[in-house]
Amino acid sequence: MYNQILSSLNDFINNDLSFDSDQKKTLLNKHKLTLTDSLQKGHWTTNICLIASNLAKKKPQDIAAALISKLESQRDISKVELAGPGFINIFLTRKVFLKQIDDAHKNPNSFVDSSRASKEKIQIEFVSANPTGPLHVGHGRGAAYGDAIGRILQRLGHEVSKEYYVNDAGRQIDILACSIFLRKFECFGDESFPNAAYKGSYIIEIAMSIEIDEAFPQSDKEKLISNLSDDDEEKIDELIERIKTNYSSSWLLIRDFGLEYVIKSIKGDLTQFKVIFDNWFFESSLGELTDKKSEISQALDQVKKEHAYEKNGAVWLESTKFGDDKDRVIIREDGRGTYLSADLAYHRNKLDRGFDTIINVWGSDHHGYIKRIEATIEAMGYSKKQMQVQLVQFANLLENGSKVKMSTRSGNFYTLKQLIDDIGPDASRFYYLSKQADQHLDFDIGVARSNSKDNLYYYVQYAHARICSVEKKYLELGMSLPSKFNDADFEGCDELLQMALNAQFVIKSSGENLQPHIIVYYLRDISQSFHQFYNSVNILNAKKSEQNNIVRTLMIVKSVIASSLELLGIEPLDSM
RNA sequence: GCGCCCGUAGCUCAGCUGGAUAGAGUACUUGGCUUCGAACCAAGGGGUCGGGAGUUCGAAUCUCUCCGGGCGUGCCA
Repeated sequence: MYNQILSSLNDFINNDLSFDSDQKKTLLNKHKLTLTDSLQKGHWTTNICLIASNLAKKKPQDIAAALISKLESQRDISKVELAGPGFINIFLTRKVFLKQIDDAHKNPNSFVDSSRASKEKIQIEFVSANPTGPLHVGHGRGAAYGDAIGRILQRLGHEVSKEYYVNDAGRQIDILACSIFLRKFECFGDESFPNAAYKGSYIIEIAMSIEIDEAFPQSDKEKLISNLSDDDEEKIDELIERIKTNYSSSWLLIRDFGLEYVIKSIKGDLTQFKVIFDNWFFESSLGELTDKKSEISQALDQVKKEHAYEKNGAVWLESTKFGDDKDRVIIREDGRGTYLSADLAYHRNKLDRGFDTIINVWGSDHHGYIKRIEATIEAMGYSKKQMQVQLVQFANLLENGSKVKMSTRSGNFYTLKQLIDDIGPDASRFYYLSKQADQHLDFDIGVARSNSKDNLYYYVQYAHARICSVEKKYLELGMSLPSKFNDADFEGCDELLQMALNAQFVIKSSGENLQPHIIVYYLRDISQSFHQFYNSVNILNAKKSEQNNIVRTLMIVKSVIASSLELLGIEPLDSM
């Protein structure tokens, strides 16, 4: 029905209006055909006359008459009304309204505008936490968000690839290896353990599981930790340097072992969270700057040709030419690359893989980095429009209203794994997604754990489980589930069905705006309508003809709830 | 200083690509289970959409300005 009405509207614009071609183009782009929010307004509604009246400087009423009679002549439309400031409300015949629902149930893309649909190859990179320790609850939000976006875009017909960028090169990995080394050989006590090193207990676990042959006498230990700088950062760098030069084989062993260990644990946590990546991209695979043939060298060479200069011994990218606030160093005075240089090469790599769009999901504290990376993309000759950055704000973890303390410095933080073990991956994902990603989220694990009315997650699941329960009862009584609606004139289901129908538009909007929370709110609304409906009808004692339509309605609502939950990576519960 | 985000009911938040009467949950008050799941439902009050100005037939939504809060602004990653 959607495409049918849509083509009538387009036909009206093209053939019946005395507009010039620019006006027609604007009107074709701007008008909307949407499902109404209440059946009092009919089934479908369009703002076409409102937009047209703007363009033509005429009253909407004057434009409406011709459109109304055009639509009214259609067989499947029972009534067309001009309402409010100039909306055209379209009422379908009851038979067609119900058929439309059966059709949508079979084909969940029945309301795709065939003239505008396009399929893209999309890459989405998210989590990408440094492999220096376990994922914490902050990473969970990005994980839930990126994964949901991936599922939604896939549902909309796009080809989606999910990627984790592993920063396995650079200083933070040196610090990881150094921390393990110091623990392994017990170079410091707990009190004197360097501040800049990682102090989490997982470091000790890793240290204990490594076997090393290299001898490490007490005298060496004393030498290693003597005459160190008082500055935390300098101290750790000195330690790294000494270990690297004097114990190179242990160093390499520990570094590789530690890295592998941490990555494995991250993968494990994500698997438990039901987030599966298609690709793990290692920063180290971009190669070294010292190797002229490496990807990173080539990317930098490309940029250096036209958009870089030397100053104070360093190489600067002229990012201001592309809208950045200041120019950025890409090769340091000492010849090492910066974080930006690796990211530059990484983005070149991504864009060369032929994606129409790449989506980067970043923590919102990185928002200052957007302009910079856009500038590098433009400097390499690509369009920054191909990249979209989605920021995810950190989540505040609350326990019944009061903040859960998290101290990263001491290494005692609430890990993602703890959260999943506590309330389960599904409830976690639901709450992570319950608010627009780039805004602060208060996540109360006390509420998420409870089975009270505050717990929106259970409210939604309960709707699904209740329907499953009715269906079961119905089957137990020897009846079979209806495969379509009949023409009983009972209209008690219609409002709920209209809302179920809207799922397609909700999902579309959620995908286009990259905002999964729209689906969460839709789930809340349709669950509420279901619970109301459930309380207002007696299903098993209803008249046979009505019962058919009631049960059919429930089946449809159930399937809508289930498929919406699945887009969020949440498994619908049959009982609870 | 500059840049980005936020300010909607007592509280937590939807609504923001301009449209019909600004919505939920929560809290408070009251009512509904001998039959399908009461983890549910019904009823009630509660708003200068931070202030002001502008654009428009129409602004919570767009523009400007002010106030209040958060974040960012490394030859860190």
